[in-house]
Amino acid sequence: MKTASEPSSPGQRRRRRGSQLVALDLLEAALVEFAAHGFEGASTRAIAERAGAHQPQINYHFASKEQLWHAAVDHLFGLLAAELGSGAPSGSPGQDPIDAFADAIRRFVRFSAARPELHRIMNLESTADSARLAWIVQRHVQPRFDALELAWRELRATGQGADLTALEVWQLLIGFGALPYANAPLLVHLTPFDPADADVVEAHASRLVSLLLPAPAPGRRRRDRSR
Amino acid sequence: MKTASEPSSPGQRRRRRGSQLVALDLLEAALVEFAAHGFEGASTRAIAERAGAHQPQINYHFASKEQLWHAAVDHLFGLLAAELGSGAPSGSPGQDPIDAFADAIRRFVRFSAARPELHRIMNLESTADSARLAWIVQRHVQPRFDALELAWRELRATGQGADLTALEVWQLLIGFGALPYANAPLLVHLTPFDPADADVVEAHASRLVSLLLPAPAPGRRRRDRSR
DNA sequence: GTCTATACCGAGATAGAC
DNA sequence: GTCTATCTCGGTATAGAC
Repeated sequence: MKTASEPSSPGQRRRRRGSQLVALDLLEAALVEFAAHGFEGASTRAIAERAGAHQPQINYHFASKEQLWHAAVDHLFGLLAAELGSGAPSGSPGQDPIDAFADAIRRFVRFSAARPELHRIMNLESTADSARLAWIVQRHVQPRFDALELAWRELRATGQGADLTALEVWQLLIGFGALPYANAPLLVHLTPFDPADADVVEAHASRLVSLLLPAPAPGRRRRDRSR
Repeated sequence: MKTASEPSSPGQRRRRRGSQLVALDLLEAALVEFAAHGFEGASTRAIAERAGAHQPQINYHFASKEQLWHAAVDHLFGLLAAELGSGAPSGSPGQDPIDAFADAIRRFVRFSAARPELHRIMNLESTADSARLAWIVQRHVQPRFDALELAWRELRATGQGADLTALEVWQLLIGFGALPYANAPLLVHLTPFDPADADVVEAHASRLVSLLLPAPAPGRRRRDRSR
């Protein structure tokens, strides 16, 4: 029924490139599709087409859809680590701890805006327990949470930071700092919100900073951080 | 290959009941499955089995998977309206506006904990624009957002409430108040958090109230609300 | 490594006996 | 209204030429 005369097909926008480049294009395409439609909802055909490749190339470069998902998630958390560093929000030596924390918050918000796929995938996978959720928590989320808990405890020990538990800080970072970008298609319907506007993102990040690190009452501040 | 001797099957736990009851059971089952796996990821077979029905009954009681989804979402937002009222957070006559708002926040958090499906579905559908997203926004989300915006503006006009925009309040309600329950399977991995514990929910709701409605500085308060 | 063709399976929907 | 059987389609994965 399908004739060879149809010139559209995946091959349309395909081009030769190195094998590693194809794999990378597939990873990026997979992130977008998995983030938009979930693991089951995303089709390997759509991923391949978005990458300008053919569907069987997925099984060549990766063994299966499942392994493609693992590789894509590793890639994405690698980008986050490149932005934040792999551990706690520790700034350059000599930097005020509050400033370092505020910087980390801003970098996190910027990353969430630039790569909404991360929190989309996390939300998608967190709706039900599964082997994929257990994998992603153990491999990527738990270490980050532990680092945040440690950093927050140290910050609070100096008497600074809002009166919140580390879990609450985590929830604010994700829920207030990242969720708006994960759910950008909804917000665009609701408001004139433009998640691609850098000024909007910076203002939003500042709001989150002021929620988590309110300016201490004059006299209680340990060190001037606004100079 | 499949013999009639296998006694498992969907028919196993099935029981006779009124036609409307079957439809309701299908709705509730659909909510759980759609919330856990998304629209594409959920299968009508799994929904039917969870409801103790057979898969073709879905097409009998509802015309299609898509219409089942619409009916299930309508049902869910109906439960929310039953909890919150259909409009702005307006309390009983004579009640202090701040108290009414705080009550509404607490009811919203409780509902989100009891029915995490609502925000799971919203997160799932908000990852990409679609006809389903447009439908749910126009029909259910926009009216709620407008009501919140109005109520918040009125509250702020009295000089009360945190220095936040209505959009930021919305984001805190969803991101901080509701997301932890939508993502409960993740949090259970991360922490001893128990979303089914009523005390945990109440404490969490109080935290959100204090974020949005901080106790005014003595002297600025318009009316005593803690008596 | 890349392509076409296809095997195989599970999905939603339908037919028709009861 | 409910059930079994089945149609059709789209999904992942694989075979094998190039």
